[in-house]
Amino acid sequence: MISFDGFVLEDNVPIYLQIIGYVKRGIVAGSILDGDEMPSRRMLSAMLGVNPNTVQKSYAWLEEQGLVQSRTGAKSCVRVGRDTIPALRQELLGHSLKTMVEAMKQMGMTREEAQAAIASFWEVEE
Amino acid sequence: MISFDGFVLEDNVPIYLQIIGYVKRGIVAGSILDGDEMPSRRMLSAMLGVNPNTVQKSYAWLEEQGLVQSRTGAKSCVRVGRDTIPALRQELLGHSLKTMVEAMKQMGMTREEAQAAIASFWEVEE
Amino acid sequence: MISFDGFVLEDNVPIYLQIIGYVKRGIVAGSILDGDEMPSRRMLSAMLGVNPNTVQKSYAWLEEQGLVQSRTGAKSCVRVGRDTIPALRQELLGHSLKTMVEAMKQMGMTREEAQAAIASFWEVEE
Amino acid sequence: MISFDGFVLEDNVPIYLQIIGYVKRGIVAGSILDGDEMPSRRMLSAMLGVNPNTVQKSYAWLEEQGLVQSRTGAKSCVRVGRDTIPALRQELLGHSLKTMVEAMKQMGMTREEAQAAIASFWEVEE
DNA sequence: GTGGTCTAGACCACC
DNA sequence: GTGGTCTAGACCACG
Repeated sequence: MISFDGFVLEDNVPIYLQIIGYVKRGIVAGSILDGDEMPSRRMLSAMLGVNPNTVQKSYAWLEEQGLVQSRTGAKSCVRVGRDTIPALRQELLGHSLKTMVEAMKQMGMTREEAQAAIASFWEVEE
Repeated sequence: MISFDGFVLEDNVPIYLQIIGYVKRGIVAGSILDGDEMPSRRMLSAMLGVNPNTVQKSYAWLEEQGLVQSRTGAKSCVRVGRDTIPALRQELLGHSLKTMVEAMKQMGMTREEAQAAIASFWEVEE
Repeated sequence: MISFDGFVLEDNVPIYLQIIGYVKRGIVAGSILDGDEMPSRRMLSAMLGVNPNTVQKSYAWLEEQGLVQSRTGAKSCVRVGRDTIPALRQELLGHSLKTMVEAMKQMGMTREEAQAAIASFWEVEE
Repeated sequence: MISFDGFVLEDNVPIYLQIIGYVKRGIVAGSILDGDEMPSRRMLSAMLGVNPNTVQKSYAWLEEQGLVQSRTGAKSCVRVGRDTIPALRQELLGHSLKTMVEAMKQMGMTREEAQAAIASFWEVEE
């Protein structure tokens, strides 16, 4: 079952979108595979400390996008098609990386400084 | 007067926070200096295609933080104190870069891939 | 010329409406008569400490209602028709007194208490 | 739950201040007691025919003054401290009654006429 | 259902 | 023209 280890809530972004993003990134990374089981809505809401309705909203959205499949009485499971991963990678990187690069350039950073900043943050976490 | 060239609206983040971020990054970069004039609320709202009230909210917040000073009837202007820039740099990098690094690591990217991605996006813009 | 003695600015009511109300009440009281001259816009704005535009707005509204008449180059003067005073009295009392009575009743005051309160405030001013 | 019976919207005074005034007067009168439940924002906005956000502004202000307490998901309820009522009575009478007396005196009314006017309006409502 | 926030448009007072 | 406030409607998170 998918564990939400390392998931931290961020401000100023709707929680249900953060949950969706976490699943998408896991699929791209290959840590979430086709057929993997999602936690139950109430279990995930307990794990993350958010309201079950908020989790429900994420699941409904993921199902609408065809990324998870829910059957009554059974666990929801992830559906990863053949073209899913490239599409998601494109969507995730294209959007937020572009924004981040834009922001760093506006802050007057050079490419080298940006990469150094990435590197320094990378170390912190390891 | 401060031009908002290169400002593009992003989804799922409050517009007024995006405006605030743009100004902060400009101050850090040195492209926005102490005493510079902000565009009027109306003008900026027209430039960005958003409601004047949304811009007003940004300006009110910036004034509360002491980053701009408004006088009725006159243009609002930027106030940059001695310790402003380091504090802002810390705030801006610490928050969003950490989030981004976290996301890329969760996508299974290595540090080298992340830096390569940064580099590729950097070129696109130049 | 009409003096605005005793005029005090109140909060939470548009200033231009307060100026209009002052003139109306003076007409009802008979202290402002047909043909009386209004102060010039810039003089009144100086007397009250408000912006000339705000005074202008009052004058424009009063003229629209036929209560003052402006001619370019000459002082604006008050026009009081035959039915003006009863209509104004009705308008002024009917509206705000009703509101005040309603408020005092909602505060649990009896008629006698209300009249006593009126009396006490009356004395203060004399 | 607090009913807003007899509440009528007045022109030229901000709606949110009228709502605040209604609650304050009810507390002074004793018709609103410590612990009483406020209507929900949605319900009151429907009752008064105004926008939920306008009601929200009133409630936020009342909470800031410590007169109501809100918890998300639960009804907001009124908090009346020991010294609340005398302070409110002073505030409510001192402000609006003074304004009203001033206006009536400017209209040339005597104290007796004013009290008679109060009396006549009092009867109408009963 | 509850409270809270964000965006939108109109108005007011001022220069 | 400027800054500031009020009202309006939609959305989010929560019980």
